[in-house]
Amino acid sequence: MEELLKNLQIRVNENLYLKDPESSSLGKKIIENSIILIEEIGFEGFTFKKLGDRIQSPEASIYRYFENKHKLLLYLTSWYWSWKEYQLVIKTYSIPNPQKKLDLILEIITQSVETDSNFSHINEVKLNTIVINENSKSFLTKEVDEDNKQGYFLIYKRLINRIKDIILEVNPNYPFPSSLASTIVDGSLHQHFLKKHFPTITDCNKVVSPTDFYKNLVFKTLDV
Amino acid sequence: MEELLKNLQIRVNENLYLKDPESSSLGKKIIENSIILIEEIGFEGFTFKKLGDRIQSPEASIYRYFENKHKLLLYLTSWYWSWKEYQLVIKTYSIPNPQKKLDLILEIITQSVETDSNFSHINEVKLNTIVINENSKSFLTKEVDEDNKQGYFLIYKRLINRIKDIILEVNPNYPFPSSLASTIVDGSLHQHFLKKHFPTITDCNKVVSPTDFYKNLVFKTLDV
DNA sequence: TATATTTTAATAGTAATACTATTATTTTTG
DNA sequence: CAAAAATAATAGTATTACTATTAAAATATA
Repeated sequence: MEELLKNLQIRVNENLYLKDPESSSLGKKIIENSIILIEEIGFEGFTFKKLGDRIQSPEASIYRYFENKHKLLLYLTSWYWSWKEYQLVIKTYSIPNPQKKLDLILEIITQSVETDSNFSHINEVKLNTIVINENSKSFLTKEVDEDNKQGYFLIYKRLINRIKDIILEVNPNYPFPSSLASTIVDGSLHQHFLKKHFPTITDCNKVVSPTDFYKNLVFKTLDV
Repeated sequence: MEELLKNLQIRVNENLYLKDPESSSLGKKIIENSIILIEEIGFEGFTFKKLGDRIQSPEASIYRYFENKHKLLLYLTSWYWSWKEYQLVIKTYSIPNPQKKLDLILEIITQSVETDSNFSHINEVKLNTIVINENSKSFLTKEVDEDNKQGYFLIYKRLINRIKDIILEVNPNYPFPSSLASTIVDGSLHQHFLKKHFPTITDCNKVVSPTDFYKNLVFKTLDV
C-alpha cells in the first residue's frame, strides 16, 4: 500500500502552472523549498524573491513556473487533497461495511500527518501544517468564482463528494450529507489550528484528538 | 430591545487602534468606508491608498488611526463579534429553558444578517459578508500568538465560551462542548461561503439554511 | 558533427504597496 | 488672543510583485 503510493505521481490541474514543476530539477526545488519556506514564515511573508534566495535562483525563474504565489498555493493544496483522496480510495476500497468505511475515512481526513513518507521532494508533515494554516486562503478571495470555473478546486470538491456518498450509505435518510462532509474536512483543520493557538475554545489537546470529536459528532448525527 | 442596541456603543480592544475612530468624524468615515470598500474589492485588494481616495484624505491620515490594514480587520471583526455577543446575551437572558436558549443562540449565530440596523455608520449586512469572507484571515497569520497575547481575540473567545456553557446546560455529559461551540461559529460562516461559491459541496441553498443544518447537528449530537 | 531551434535562466528594469518623517494647518486651552 | 496641543497633508523610501529583454544551455536536425 505504501509502496503503491510511492510509485504514483500526483497530478494537479495543468493550468495551475506555466511549466510543470515535476519536469525539471529547478521545478522540484521550487516545490520542495516553497513548502519549507511557507511553513516557516507563513504565506503572507512568503515571496518569490525569498524563495529565489533560498534556492539560489532569481525570482524571475520562479515566475516561469508559477504566475504568482496564489497559484503556487493552489498547486500545493491541490496536491495535498489529491494525496488524501488516493489514501481514502485505496484504504477503503476493500471495506464493504459502510460504517467501518466512514470510521476509517474520519481517521484519514481528521488525523494530522505525523510522518513524512520520504518518497519525494515533498515533506507531507510540513505540507499538512500549511494546509491547516493556509487552505482557506486558497478560496477566500475575490477571484474564487473564476478560479472555480477554471477547475482549480475540482479535487477538493471530489474528495468531499466521496465522503458525502459514504455518509449516505451509512444513513440514506440523513438530509445534510454534503454539508456534513464539508464540515468534517474544513472543521477538522480548524480544530487542529485551535488546539495549537486557541486551546481555550476547543476540547482537543494531547489526549483528545479532532478525530475523537468528529467520530462522536458524525455517528451521533447519523443515528448509528 | 432594538432600542437598547441603538444606544450602547460597542467597545473593542484599545490596542487595536492608535486613535479611537469613534472619536472623530474622519475616524467614523474610515470605519464606514472601509466596510464598504473591503466588501466590494476584498481584503487583499484593499489598501489605505484606495480608502484615502474614497474618503478624500491622504493615506497617511488613516495610518494615524490604524497601524496597518490587519489591525483594521481585527477592529472590524471584533466589532462584529461584540455585536453578536450583545444580541446573544440580551435575547437569551429571560429564557430559562436551556434547550430553547440554545435553539435561539443557533439562530443568532448561524443566520446571515439581512437588514442594516441603520443606527450608525456601520452597515451590518456588509460587515457580515466581510466576516464570512475574511474572519479566518484575522487569525491565520504568523503573528496569531502575539495578537492573542495582546487580547485581540478575547471577545471572539468569550462568545464561544458562552455558547459552550449553554451546550453544557443542555447536556452536562457531552464531552466536547468547546469544540462544538467553535464548530458552530466558524462552520456556519463556511456554509454561508459554500452556499454562495461552491453549491455542490453543501446542502444549503434558497430553501435549506445553515441554521437548519446546525440545529439538526447540534441537537442530534447532544441527544435531545 | 555542425548548425539551427527550442528551452531555460539571468539581468535589469517598472508600477504599486506599505509605511514613515517632516511640515503645515486647525483646534483647544489658559 | 497667544501658546500649546492635536490633527492632517506633503513628500518621501524600501519592498513587493511582476515583466521585457537578453544570454546561455540543451536538444533536434541536416
